[in-house]
Amino acid sequence: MGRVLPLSFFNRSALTVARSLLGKYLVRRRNGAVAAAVITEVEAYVGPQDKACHAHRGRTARNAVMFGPAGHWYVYFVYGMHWMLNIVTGPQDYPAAVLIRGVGHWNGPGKLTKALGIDGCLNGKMTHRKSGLWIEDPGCLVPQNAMQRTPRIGVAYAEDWALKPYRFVLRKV
DNA sequence: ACGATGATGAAC
DNA sequence: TTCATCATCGTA
Repeated sequence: MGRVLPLSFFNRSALTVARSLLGKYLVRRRNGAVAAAVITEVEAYVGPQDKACHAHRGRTARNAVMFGPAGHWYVYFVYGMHWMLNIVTGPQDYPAAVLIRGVGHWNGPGKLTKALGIDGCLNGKMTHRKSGLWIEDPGCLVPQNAMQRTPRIGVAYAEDWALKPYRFVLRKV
């Protein structure tokens, strides 16, 4: 297996972290079994000024984790049935995160959390082996031409922020 | 195109 | 305490 990404990896801008996460391995351990899948699709939610970011209207009980240190999981429930998996980025007190939308052959943020057994229990936990969910660097490079940027999905309400190209997709080269 | 399904946040 | 909304998905 690869190197476990340290917290410093996440203490950068959400856009930089998002880009850098493509091609890394999301690793899940539960009941002693370990599963790993390549991260293929992510979105950056860049801060309080971002109208699509949950922190845009300030701190609440739900988004509190985004205001904490980088490298912690922000997991929330939406549409009455799906868990969304995010990783907090940037400095303490600056609310930003990256949504992990696709890994391996599971495309869609709700499907991947269901497949890997991820729910609110992981909210606020750190990304390291002990939490049962972490990210590893396999060491191979992702060619630039395999990365695609598009607007984010499902944020049409965000006005001028809806069209910003903050979604990164890894496509087969 | 639409309904499932329930937490969230803002208004009252 | 209501009520519209929601970083989605399966079925049609």
